[in-house]
Amino acid sequence: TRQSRWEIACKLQLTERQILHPFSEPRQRKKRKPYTRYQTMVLENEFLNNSYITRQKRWEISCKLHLSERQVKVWFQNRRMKRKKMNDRVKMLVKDETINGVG
Amino acid sequence: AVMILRSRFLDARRKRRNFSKTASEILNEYFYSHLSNPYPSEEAKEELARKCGISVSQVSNWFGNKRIRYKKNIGKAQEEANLYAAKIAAQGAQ
DNA sequence: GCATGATAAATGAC
DNA sequence: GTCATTTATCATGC
Repeated sequence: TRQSRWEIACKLQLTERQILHPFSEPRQRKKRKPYTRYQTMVLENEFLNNSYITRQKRWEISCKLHLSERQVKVWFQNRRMKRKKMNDRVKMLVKDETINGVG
Repeated sequence: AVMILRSRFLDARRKRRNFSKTASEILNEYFYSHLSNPYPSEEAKEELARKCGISVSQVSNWFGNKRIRYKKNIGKAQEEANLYAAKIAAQGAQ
């Protein structure tokens, strides 16, 4: 359905949500809002303890940071993906250094 | 603190370089010749990455940026679209 | 001064 | 849950 969404969005100049939910209210996708340094710091700290947050911790942090539980859940999902990318990047660096003989 | 420094070190935004002219040509040719479905498969991404001398994730970044910025101003991109359409047609005629 | 590539929130497919 | 995206934002090139 991604291809059809691309074609329709281009031709009719619609948003993604308008295509997926044509009869719902025109409430748009939540605008991306960067988190504060404090929010990020607390989240990163908890990620060091456990990359998979528990429901109890999720509730505590969401209250503490004035974020929804869904936002906290998604943050951890995105953070795990980021960790994976960073690890892949390090692996590639090591590989190149081995091949090129850095030392 | 260590994590912050490490993430800064790995933040590629701080060492961003524009792609080569030929790489941009290759990516744009693919984009405008697949305008009805500009979502390259994983295999296509790997081939594009090889041709352009960049990583697969960089190809993904390029297409993500290209799609949103094309959609945002189709009129402005029309010139570029015509340019590459002619180029692709010339290749097909050979 | 914007164009461009990479990253950070947020969504949807599976 | 993962993961490819969309979108706004960031940082840089020129």
